[in-house]
Amino acid sequence: MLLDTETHANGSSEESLSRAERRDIQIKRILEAAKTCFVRSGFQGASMHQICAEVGMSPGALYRYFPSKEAIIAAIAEADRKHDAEMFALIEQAPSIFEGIIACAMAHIRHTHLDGNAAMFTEIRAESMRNELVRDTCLQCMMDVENDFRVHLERAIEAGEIDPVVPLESLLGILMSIGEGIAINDLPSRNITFDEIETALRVSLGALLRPRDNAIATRT
Amino acid sequence: MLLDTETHANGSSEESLSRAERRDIQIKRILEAAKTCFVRSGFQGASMHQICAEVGMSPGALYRYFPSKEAIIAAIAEADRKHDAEMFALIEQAPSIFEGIIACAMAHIRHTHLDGNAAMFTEIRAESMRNELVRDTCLQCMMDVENDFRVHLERAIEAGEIDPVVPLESLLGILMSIGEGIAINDLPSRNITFDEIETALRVSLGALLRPRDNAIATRT
DNA sequence: TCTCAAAGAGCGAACGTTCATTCTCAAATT
DNA sequence: AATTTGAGAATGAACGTTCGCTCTTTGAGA
Repeated sequence: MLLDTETHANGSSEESLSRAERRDIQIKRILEAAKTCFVRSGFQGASMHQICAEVGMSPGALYRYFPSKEAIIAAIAEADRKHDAEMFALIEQAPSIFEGIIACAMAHIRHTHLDGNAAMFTEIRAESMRNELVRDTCLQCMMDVENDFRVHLERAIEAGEIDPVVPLESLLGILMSIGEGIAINDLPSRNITFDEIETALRVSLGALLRPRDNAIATRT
Repeated sequence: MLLDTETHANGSSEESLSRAERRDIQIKRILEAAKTCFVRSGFQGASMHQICAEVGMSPGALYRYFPSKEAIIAAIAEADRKHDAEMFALIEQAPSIFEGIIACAMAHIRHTHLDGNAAMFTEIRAESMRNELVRDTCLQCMMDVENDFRVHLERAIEAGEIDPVVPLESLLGILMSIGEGIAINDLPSRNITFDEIETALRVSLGALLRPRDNAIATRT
């Protein structure tokens, strides 16, 4: 019986992958391992050797996939912020702008609560204060999200659906800040329930936005 | 003409300082220079040689004042958090708990807006996720502040001065998070005025706390 | 008031280590 | 045969820290 070269074999778990597919898998493995290391030691604190050890790969091999440590950092920062941006697209599907904002905020908070996401998030923010590449990535994503929000908020204001207590631009900044503050502090890890957070958000954002029909609180 | 040894001379600008005083001055200079470097490059990114260059001091000299780089980081983190804690003592002097909280939050936001304070703050937070010394310092200060707040809030709740929509512990976490979120995002640098921020805070925290007499907004 | 040993402050070269990255070469895949 | 993938030793730079040294300040005894 001749063993097929895996190119056109089948049945087993990891065969018949094209070069490009194998490459993608390796890249994903590297990014995942790097994230683990970065959460543990920070961008500057984690060494390439540690990342190599975590992937189970030699430096020579790793450098075939990423040209530098900074490239890995940039890739991670970009992936993380892209994920955030996609999450904020939730606002599209909501029945009202108020519900949309609450949904976005809660999704963000739930996601940041997972794994080392709060630490990674904090690290990215800190790095963005000095690393130009990371800063640009963050700024770009933030702008995308804010632009999205701006359009929706503007439309809702004109339609009389909400009547915010501060001008649009200030409102944008404040909404983002509140969401981010609760997210990075990872309140659920301090035994504050998602329900309580949602209640607080509904009440405070409700007061800020003043939606027409006052269906704000889920409970008193 | 004999030049006086500065010990008992006078008239010039920097004379007749005791050893201890000179030492304190040098320590302050080092901390200041280190802060500049840390804001520029992060805790891990800034090297001792860079700090030496910034102070205008050799490594040998610098190590007479601090036994290690981590000791400098710890000193900076502690000073920063202590300053925050002192600021939060503003709550004592306010006419009501609501006004006290608003005053604390605004003071915090104003302070974070100065110099590189937002960057430093972010860096300290990131470092506290992995450096035990920094974590303990942060936790200790946060606990001090929260304990202070807890006492006041509890008293105000029992007196019927406020009627928060969420339980005390959750309220504490949420208030802190909102303040911190606005602070580290440094909204004033994005042309959002202090007045607008204060209005937003009054409205949203007002809705959260529900103070008895509804004198919340400074303006509509 | 003067002298002098002790202590403190500062310098800058040098230490051993670790870093990100590169090089050379072998194995595997096409 | 040609190309891709991988290993792992090697590279030079940079790191935090220490060392041996000089110069200055200090304070007690003469």
